[in-house]
Amino acid sequence: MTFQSIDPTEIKRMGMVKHLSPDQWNALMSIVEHIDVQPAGRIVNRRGNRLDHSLLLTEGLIARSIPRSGQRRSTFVALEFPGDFVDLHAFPLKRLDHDVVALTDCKLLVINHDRLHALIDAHTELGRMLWSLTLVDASIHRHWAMRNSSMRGLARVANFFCEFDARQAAVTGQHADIHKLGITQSDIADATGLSSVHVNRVLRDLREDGCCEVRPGALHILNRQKLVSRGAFDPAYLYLPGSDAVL
Amino acid sequence: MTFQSIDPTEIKRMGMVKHLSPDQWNALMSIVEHIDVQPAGRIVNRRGNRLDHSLLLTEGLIARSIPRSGQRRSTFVALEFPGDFVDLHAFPLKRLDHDVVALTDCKLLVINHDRLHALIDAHTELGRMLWSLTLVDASIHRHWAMRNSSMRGLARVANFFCEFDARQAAVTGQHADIHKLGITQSDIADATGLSSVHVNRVLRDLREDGCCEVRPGALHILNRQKLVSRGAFDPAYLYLPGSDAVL
DNA sequence: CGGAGCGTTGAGCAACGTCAAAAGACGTGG
DNA sequence: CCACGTCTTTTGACGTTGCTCAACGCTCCG
Repeated sequence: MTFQSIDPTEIKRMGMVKHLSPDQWNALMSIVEHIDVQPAGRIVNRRGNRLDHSLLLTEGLIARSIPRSGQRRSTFVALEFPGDFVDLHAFPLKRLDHDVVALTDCKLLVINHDRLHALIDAHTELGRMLWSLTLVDASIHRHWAMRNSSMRGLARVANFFCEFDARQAAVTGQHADIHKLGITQSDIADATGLSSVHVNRVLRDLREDGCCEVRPGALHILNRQKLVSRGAFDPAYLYLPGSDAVL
Repeated sequence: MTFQSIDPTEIKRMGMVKHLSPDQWNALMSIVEHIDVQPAGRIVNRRGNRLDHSLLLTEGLIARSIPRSGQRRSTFVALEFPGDFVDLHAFPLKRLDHDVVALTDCKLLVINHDRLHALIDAHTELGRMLWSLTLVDASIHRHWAMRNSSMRGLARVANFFCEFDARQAAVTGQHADIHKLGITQSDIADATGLSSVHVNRVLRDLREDGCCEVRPGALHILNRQKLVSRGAFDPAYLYLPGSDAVL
């Protein structure tokens, strides 16, 4: 763990936490203790450990990961982007059932549970909003279950990229046709429940179809409309700030 | 909707709500307005609808269901047993992203959101416990995503039956080798992401393997240890009351 | 008696996994 | 700068899993 001094007023509200009002955000920042820096590949929290703090991601990409019994690989059940709480579930639950893994180098705000407890008692609406944020996670889990249960390889990967695109846009505030993609084809395989070999073939099909192109380190969206169509993507489940989501 | 008079002191704490203390339970029962009876097959709540109440299941079986785009079938992302809140997520979120479907005839306690809001303001610990209950749902969603992404047909169905068995045991308070199973093979297909034809073949394999037997209307567990082994089942993700779950 | 829904089975095919080999990318140490 | 090891990507070949279509029997219920 690396500790750094932090000026909370410098941290920007982005992504999912834009659901919080500026006042709620400032209140939350007031109890942040320090910034935690984690390198790519590090397991930030291991399943079953008792946690006395939660982490708010400000830079980088994180996966929630469940190890497959008897196999080397694991299955991803969600990706976390800047502006997401990566393990707020551990605040009420105390223990997590899954691992939290840094896919790229990450910066995280550390929020102590006792201080959060006191803060919520004083700001009941903030508490309800944090509850909502964890339920958006649940909605995303449902979507992942649906996607990996009922969509074929090509649609599955296309839908996954659409989610990536939409969430990234929510972080930066604008759509981009090129995303820095700090994940490997093997990561995509873990997220979609396909083998990495099959992911590679699906990526070729998507490229030849003119939807998108994955080069080492970046995802190029060639035709967003086509990609959305191939992946039958509807972003309602993301409850994105600024959409007609009602939180 | 059918309305019935209700004596809250008659309703037993069972299943997941056993996480609530008797005092919390009584407080919750004090704001129940009436009992809602729903027939098998009825869509109790449709996705996107704005809800001003949540439902606590006391009898029957309910599925959370996401329609597949462009297909007749849908995908189940969780089953709800007696003692579960079926749509408490709608309390903070206001709108659900999925349908809630009665698989069998059901009885449900109707809890108004405004009254719940007031109750939680007076009992902050109850609020936190309800938050926890929704996060157990999230944990179950994660498990379903993992199961349907990374397990093969036979293991998938076996694991599903293990969950059914464990949750049913949590409701009745004892393990049973025969479960009334008010669901069809097509329902099992929707829950596991397989085709109903393939489910039928997997059930034959499980029967010939001596694990379990599905007859119309009932699941017979022939060898629980074998079933758990075939499904690589570990119930930790259920955070069952009475286990070492820490809520 | 007839229809509707469910369970069962077979045949053929498409999707996907596994194994293996080789080439490219990248960092490290010499 | 090059040599080396490691990780990733790519491709082929082959086997398996699981889907689709189709037909038929069963049960329940009108």
